[in-house]
Amino acid sequence: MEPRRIEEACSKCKDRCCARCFDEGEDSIFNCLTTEELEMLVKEKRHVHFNPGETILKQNTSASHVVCIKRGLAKIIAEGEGDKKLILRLVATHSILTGGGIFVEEIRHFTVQAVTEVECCFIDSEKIYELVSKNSQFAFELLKLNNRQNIQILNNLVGITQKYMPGRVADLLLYLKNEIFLSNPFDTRLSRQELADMTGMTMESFIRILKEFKSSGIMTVDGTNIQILNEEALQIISKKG
Amino acid sequence: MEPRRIEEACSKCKDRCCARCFDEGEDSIFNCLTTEELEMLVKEKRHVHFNPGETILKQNTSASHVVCIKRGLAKIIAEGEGDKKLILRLVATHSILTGGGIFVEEIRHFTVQAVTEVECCFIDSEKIYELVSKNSQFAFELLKLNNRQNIQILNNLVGITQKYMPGRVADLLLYLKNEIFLSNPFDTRLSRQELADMTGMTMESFIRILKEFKSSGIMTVDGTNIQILNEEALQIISKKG
DNA sequence: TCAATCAATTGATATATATCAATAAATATC
DNA sequence: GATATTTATTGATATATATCAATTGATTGA
Repeated sequence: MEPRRIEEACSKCKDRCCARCFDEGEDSIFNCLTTEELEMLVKEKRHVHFNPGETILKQNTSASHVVCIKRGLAKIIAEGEGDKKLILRLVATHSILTGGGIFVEEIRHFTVQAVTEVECCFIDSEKIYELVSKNSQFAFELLKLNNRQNIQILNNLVGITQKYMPGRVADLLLYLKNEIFLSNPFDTRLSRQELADMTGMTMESFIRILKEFKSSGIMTVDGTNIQILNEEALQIISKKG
Repeated sequence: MEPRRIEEACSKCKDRCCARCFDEGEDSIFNCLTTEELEMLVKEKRHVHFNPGETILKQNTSASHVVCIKRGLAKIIAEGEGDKKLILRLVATHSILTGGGIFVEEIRHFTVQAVTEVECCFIDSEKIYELVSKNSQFAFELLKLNNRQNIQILNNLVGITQKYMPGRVADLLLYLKNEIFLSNPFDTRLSRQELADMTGMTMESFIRILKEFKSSGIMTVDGTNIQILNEEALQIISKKG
């Protein structure tokens, strides 16, 4: 079920902030849209605020909307049998979530949950379909986005199946630093359990690897705050598996 | 490196067999093309024959072509560090391989290798780009295809990370029967090593699970020939993990 | 401020799976 | 048809990782 608040009017956006927002992101897939197309896209969208921990999209519900993250950090979770879960990746400001199931089946194949406070916009999937048929460049951009996600999941799959725990933790740390937070002491805001869920291992096992890394002087940890001291070491550990 | 034979003229196709072939597959992404578009697509394509074991596409080469399998069976391999490999899925007659990296980076992210004799066609990626911009329905179909692959890899990832070996073998057997061979006693033509590589486990471990399944009367194995006797049991094993 | 709750850490142990080595079966080679 | 070579199978063992239980530390709430 979609969160109820989706139906609230988008009061905050009367100033067209979203149009600008969508326009801004350097590599946004919306860059190629004409002003009219952008207007059309943005017209009936809903602006929604989520608190940390709240579910933004739920796996197995219908993929009727596309979500754009305006501000904040969210995690993408694949829920398995039982309460097993795997965090696929994080999404930060200016990310677009097509839902992994839009265009096909119309069913979401993962859950998205807020890590920090999240401001985002819900756009009707129909609008996306419309843009695909009107603007071939947009279709192209969407294909690119799709492909990138594909490759990311693929790399994840290969990593998790072929590497030992230290290699997987190294990959995670490099990912967090270089692809999500883009700074060196960075605050993940993620619990150990959540970090473990990104590597497909137990919290206890994850903590043990972290401990090893700390005592080898590769990194520093203070709560959810992480600083990487020796990135080359992590690269090597990642390679070796 | 692309196989040399790519450059051979497409002598076998003077009768437009491929146009028909592309047209035939019930859910082919080429169904939506006009006759002219199909002609354009097919005009300079290369028809290539591969023997079992030959490499059709190689990971990390440039994704300059899209491949359509006309006849035969091939395996898609993600190559990791060392000589570790993971077989992602099989592709049979009428499959289209966009390469996981077309539209982005232009680098192939997996290797494709012939299992049986394979007849296929190489089409210049440029033609695909051209069609995307000309025919929005085609773009749509491509997005669908992409999404389906995405979901498949995702399910794979979740299965391999969250299930024990019996569950993974059960999944593999169900996949082979219901999605690839579509018949019950079926001949995989795959070695034990290859089957194991589809589940991310060792050949020895795979054989042991197979033995269990045989002695529980769930299935019958003779060489590469498999017959499933109790599909419900496999479903249950798959669910339980 | 003190319990009370929850997250993080550590230790001891169990177990799923990999590894190594040996044999058997199948396939290829001459 | 007999030998060589690969592939499949089985067994014994090692090890990576999970599980369970206990402890510590941090946060919350009255």
